[in-house]
Amino acid sequence: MQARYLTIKDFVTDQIEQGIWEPSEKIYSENELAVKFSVSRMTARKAIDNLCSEGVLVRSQGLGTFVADLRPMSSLLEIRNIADEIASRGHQYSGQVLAIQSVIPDKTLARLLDVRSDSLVYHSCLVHRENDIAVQYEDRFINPKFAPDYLQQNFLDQTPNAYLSKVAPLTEADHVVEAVLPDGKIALALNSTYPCLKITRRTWCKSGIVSVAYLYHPGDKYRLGGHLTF
Amino acid sequence: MQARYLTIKDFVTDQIEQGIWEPSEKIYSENELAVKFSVSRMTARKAIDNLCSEGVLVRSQGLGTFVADLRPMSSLLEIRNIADEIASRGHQYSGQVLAIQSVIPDKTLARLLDVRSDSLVYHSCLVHRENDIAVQYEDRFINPKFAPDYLQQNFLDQTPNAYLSKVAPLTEADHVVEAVLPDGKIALALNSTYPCLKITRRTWCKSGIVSVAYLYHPGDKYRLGGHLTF
DNA sequence: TGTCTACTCCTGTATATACAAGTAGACTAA
DNA sequence: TTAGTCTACTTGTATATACAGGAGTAGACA
Repeated sequence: MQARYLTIKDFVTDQIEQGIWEPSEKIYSENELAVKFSVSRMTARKAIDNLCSEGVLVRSQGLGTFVADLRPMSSLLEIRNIADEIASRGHQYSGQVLAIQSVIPDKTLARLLDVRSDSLVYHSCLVHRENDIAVQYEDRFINPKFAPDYLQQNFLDQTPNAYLSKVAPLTEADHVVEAVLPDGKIALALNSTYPCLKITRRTWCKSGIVSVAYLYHPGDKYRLGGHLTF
Repeated sequence: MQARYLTIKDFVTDQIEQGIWEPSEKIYSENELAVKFSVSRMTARKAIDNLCSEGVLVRSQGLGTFVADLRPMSSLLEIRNIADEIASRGHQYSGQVLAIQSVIPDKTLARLLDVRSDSLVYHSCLVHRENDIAVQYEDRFINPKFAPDYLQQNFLDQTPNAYLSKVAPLTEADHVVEAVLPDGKIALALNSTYPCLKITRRTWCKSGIVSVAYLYHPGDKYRLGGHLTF
């Protein structure tokens, strides 16, 4: 038997996930919820308290309780699998592989990956979608030394990120965040010409640099966030 | 007058910050806290509830409440004074004050700053330049409670950031990073229509939210970077 | 027409109380 | 000695109640 406040919590999150209650929309008042579920106001309030501290709802004294204005947000402080991230928001993930091949790196890339500029590196190019809306264009280059079977992977079942963290657990990463206009190829894949957050991320395993990824997120559909305490 | 559960919350966080209660250590039970502060158990519990959802404490039914085992978070986005940052690159910093005034916040801003929507808040608007090239447009709103003399400052000598860290030392911050197209006013001030990194940053001092800043960096002249180890 | 007041609805805080349920230790009976 | 039980203490859930305080609105009043 589930706690009653959890039942109410489930109800509210369902309403939001099904789009019945939209961002910024006012939801039932504490008293209305209490009557609807035949519980005391304090129990209904507890459900709302929970969702507030999770950032799903926001409350305003005198006004009511509202669905938080969430756009997808991911943390700069952690490297997450985008499929998991989307799933954790209760949304549907889908991926599309645009290319997977060996390429000869240009000088800049060779330097970033710390390989000779006449060697081959693996390259994959994917689009990641959340509820069928493109939220990331991923251009990734791999040092074959650390993931020799990279080209044989099926990246619809497992994102490159997830695969790499298995075969070459990451020990270090750096990244640069910029705002750019997507070029033709990227704008087409993302179906948007809105400015993009471009994240250039290098990841290390114990023995060296594993991959360089260029991640493009449409600025109107994706945000990065973080919280710091001092 | 502060809410009683906040007093208890402060007490607990103080104990932890001063190292009197160490990670994994058991703290007072709800009933002990209630007696100690002459409140009901539910009020003491509320303070603990809060700290649990913030990840400061963990509870275990039948056992008690314990200080969470906090792992230090790598500070990717450290809050730096832009003037110092530019100086540290050996470049010349210059600032320009576009506006400094009291304004009535709209609802969104009032909510972000946690003030009433009919109260006045301070507003400053500056452009920061590196070698005479605009690299940041800063729109900042202040809760007057924490910096009553804000409007009297000369922000050419001392950036808002530097002033605030003196009068209301920051204890916490959050931020959201997006890519946007600068609107007319901002494009004019930055002398660029290139996509911008927009950072929305809220900063806390011990007693509440001090400021909300909207920082716009031209994407072709400014980048954010960071390095993480795992 | 504009302003102030009173009222209503909402969230915020606080209390006293009750019982459920997990944990550990002490105590008891085989 | 050991297995089981009992008890004390803890957190978890739930309720009824009370009053404080913010926000918006309708109506009285100048």
